[in-house]
This record gives sequence, structure tokens and C-alpha cells, in this order.
Amino acid sequence: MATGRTHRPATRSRGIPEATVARLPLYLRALTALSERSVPTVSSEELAAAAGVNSAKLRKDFSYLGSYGTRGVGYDVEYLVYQISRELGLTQDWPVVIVGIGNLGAALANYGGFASRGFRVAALIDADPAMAGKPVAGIAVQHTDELEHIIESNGVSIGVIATPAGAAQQVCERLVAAGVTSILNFAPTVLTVPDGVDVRKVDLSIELQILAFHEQRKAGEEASENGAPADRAAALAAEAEAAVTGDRKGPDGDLPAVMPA
Amino acid sequence: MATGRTHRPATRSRGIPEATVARLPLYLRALTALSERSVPTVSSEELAAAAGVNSAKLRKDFSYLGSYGTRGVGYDVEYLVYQISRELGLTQDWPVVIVGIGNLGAALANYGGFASRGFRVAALIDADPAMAGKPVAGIAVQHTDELEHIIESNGVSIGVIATPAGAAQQVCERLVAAGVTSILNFAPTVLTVPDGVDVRKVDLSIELQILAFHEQRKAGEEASENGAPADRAAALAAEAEAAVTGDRKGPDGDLPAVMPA
DNA sequence: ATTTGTGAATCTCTTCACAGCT
DNA sequence: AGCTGTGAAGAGATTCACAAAT
Repeated sequence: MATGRTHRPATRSRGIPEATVARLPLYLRALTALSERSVPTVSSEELAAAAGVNSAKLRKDFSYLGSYGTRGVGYDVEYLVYQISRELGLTQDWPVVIVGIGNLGAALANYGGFASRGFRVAALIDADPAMAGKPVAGIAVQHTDELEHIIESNGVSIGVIATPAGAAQQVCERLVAAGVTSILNFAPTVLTVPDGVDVRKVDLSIELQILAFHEQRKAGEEASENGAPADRAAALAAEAEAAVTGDRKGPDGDLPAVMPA
Repeated sequence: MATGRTHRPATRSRGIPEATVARLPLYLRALTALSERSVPTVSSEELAAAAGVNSAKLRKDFSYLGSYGTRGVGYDVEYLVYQISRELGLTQDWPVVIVGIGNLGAALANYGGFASRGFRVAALIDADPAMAGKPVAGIAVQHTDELEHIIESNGVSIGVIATPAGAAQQVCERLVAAGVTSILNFAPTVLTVPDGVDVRKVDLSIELQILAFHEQRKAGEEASENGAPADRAAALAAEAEAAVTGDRKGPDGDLPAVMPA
């Protein structure tokens, strides 16, 4: 899901699969909940259920970190919380800057899970001079002019881009030039970055479109499985049916003028 | 990344790989940009560059949709926009409800890319009675009591959950009971849903933690490649080094008391 | 009696490389 | 001459199933 380079360019070192890394935060969250309830140990089966994955996968994932379980017993919750935190690099506090303090940027700044667990909002940056000095989530917004200074003096290596799409690439370049090497991009654009910089992308409309695809598929199946689609499904049926049954080869007749922009 | 069932339970039908589906929105966005600049055709190489993927992958992806290109020439932009839109189910308008109109919910409601391209915000729902009637993004917020009524009368099948984590599962169940079959979850919780319901998850802190992992890895490599880590890298080096070199088998000495909650 | 840790089998996704079409 | 479409190879991720450990 990272849009940037494939990563893992230099030393291959001890390679934890990317898919596993992506699940560690999930396990960590489930474990933290158990820890708060003072549960001492947990089996792979239980923890897997809490994290929404299957237990074989969870055990394989943990096997990449080492042998932290006890056969016949399970995993020590506290110990595992520590090991995963350490593996993820959360035993230190990462200063983060958020660029673009619109609706979304403000929402991110206010997001609680941010401040806790390893991350600290070091600065909020916006291009609008009218925003400068305004407090958002208890932090005064600073102007984009300060960007390089902020990054360098705070040793920021993680940046969050919540600007409009048009500004994202430029902001990205300034962040990278100033020393940021990991970017979380909320702007609906593909960012181009040099090697060694990681980009992850969060994109609302992409997620919705993926859901729409499956939703359409469901409507299509419903229609072709039993002949009696209900409610709105009726309206979708014709359209969806066409999509499902349409031949795959070449222009199939009804090319409409243009799509909605 | 869908947290729900693995999907594709019943009719296997014409199976477009999930990884391909996840990239179609990316292609669509790049194509739309080309379309706006009135570019008539595009090669797999060019389009792949614009979408940030490699061209073989793009061609393979398109091959699942059908043979929509012309050898020696490339793809017709308008035609491809239409085909992908249709495949994704965007030739119809999906009514969407957003539940939880806090900072994030408001940001989502205001998000422009929402209204355009296939989705329409049918309602904003919040549990706070004080919010009821307040306009957000030009739409009056409605109280949670209305949830079932809104879903049913608007034929909503896609719901967005932007509530606090504690409320998410309950909201999810009400949405599903009322007829929603696709959920985009912004709350940091694993949602449990019945078969046939799709869940996709957007989780800020997971994304940040994945970045932190790679960031830490970079610091470790830097430290072990050349012996002279600079700036903050120096501070991280000892910690990261320990993580990289620590043996994988069993308790490695210094188990600290507990992690930061 | 349980539950982990992991080879081996399987499935999915990506990349290669080139035949086939325009 | 140029570019698509795709079999085949390769890489990665998931699941199975069971030996090893407590």
C-alpha cells in the first residue's frame, strides 16, 4: 500500500515481511486492551480473534519476531506488548508535523491516538497566513515559511500531508529536502519521492470506490442467483447485470459520451 | 485490507483480483486528469508512471477488464475512463451516510472528492442531540435515533463510521441491521460483521506505526553502515541497534517494567 | 492436555519476456 | 516500429498440519 519505492534497498538484514509489519499495530492494539484489563496471558487463538485474523497467521507473524510464547500456555501479554512496541520503534517518541490545517488536518491534530503511543505532534503548518498563530488542538499553527526551520530544529523525520492535492507534491519536496524520510499522504495525489523515502497513502475516495465495486458485485450476484431482487437492488440490477455479463473483448456497443467529472 | 470476510463467497464469477481492484481507482484518477487535458490516448508506460506503478502490472490489470487497448498505439483515454468507472460501479450514484460528526466526520463531509465521482452524502448522523439540525457541509446533522429510517428510506448501502472507538461496533450493527452492506471504518477498532458485509478500515495510527517501523530500520542501517550517525540519528542509534542486533530467541535480558499506555 | 513454532503445500500477486497485432 | 496482451517464471503471503515443548 506504500506508494513510494518498494523499500528495503540497502541491507536486507533480518527481514520481517511487509504484510507482517502491517499487522503488528493491530496485534499491539488488541494486546494493549488486554493489558488494561490485566489479562496476564493470551493464546494465539484468542488474540487472533481479537485482532480479526486467523491464528496460524498470527503465530507465523510472531515467529518472525522470535519465540516469545510458551507452548501449552500462550503469550505473556506485557512482554509481547513490549516486544512489538520495540519492533515498531514505539519505545521512542517520534515528532510529527502536519501540513495543511484544514478540516482534515485539524481532525488529525485532535486525534487522540496520535499523541499517545509513540507520536508527538511537533508542529502544525499551513500556507494560509490568516491561520498563523491560531491554536488548533492546543498548538499554534505556523506558516509554511517556517517549514524547513521546524523540521530541522525538531529533528522531524515523519510528515503528514493534509493539503489540497495541488499543493501536495511541492510540500512533499520541501519536507524531504528538509530531512523528512517518511510521509503519510492524505492528499489524493501520487507523490514522487527519492529513493529511501517512504510514502504511505490514505485515500478516502479510493476506499469508497473499492467498496462500491464489491457492492455492485453483490447486487449483480443477487440478481442472477434468485430472480427477485428487492428494493433498490432492482434499480441496480439492470446496470450491474450488464457489467457482469458484458463481453470482455472490445467495444461493446453502448459507449456513452463521457463520464461524470 | 478489508477486515471483514474474505469476500467472494458465492459465485466466483469473473474474478478480478483484489489487488487489481484496489488499483483501478488510481488508474481512474490518472485517466481523469488526462481526460481533462484532452489527451486522446495514452500508453501503458505513460499511464503507469502517472499512477505510480509499473507498466507490466498495469497491462495485466487491464487485461482482467478486457482488451481495451490498441497495439502500437495505447489506450483511448475516454473509453478507458468509462470502462473502469463502470467496473467500479461508479456509473451510478451511491448514497452514503456518515456516522459521527466530530472533527473527522466533518472533514469527511466537506471532502470534495466525495460528492463528485459516484458518491453522494445522503445524511450526517451524530449521537449528540446538540448537533441535531446543525448544518455541516450544507447538510443538517440528524440524530442517531433516525439512523434506521434514513438508511431504509434512502436505500443506503454504504456507511462511513467516524465515531469514537467505543461506539463503532454498536453503530456498525445498527447500520448492518438496517441494510448497509459496505462499511468504511475510521474508528480504531476491529469491527465484527456478518458474512456478506464488507469492511474497509482507515487507521491513522496504524499507518504511522508502519512508517515508524521503517524509519527505525533506516536509522539502524545508517548506524551500522557508516560508523558516524548524524543529528538525532545518534540518539536513536543505540536503541535501534539493540533492536536490530538483539537475538531472536527468548527473553533478552533487559525486560523493562511496562510500556507507555 | 494444550498450545506454540514451523516446514511444506497452496494460493495470490508481480515481473519477465516475447508473440501477436496495428 | 511500437505497444499491447499474456503465458510462464518468480516472489510473497497464507494456510495446513504436526512435531516439539511445557
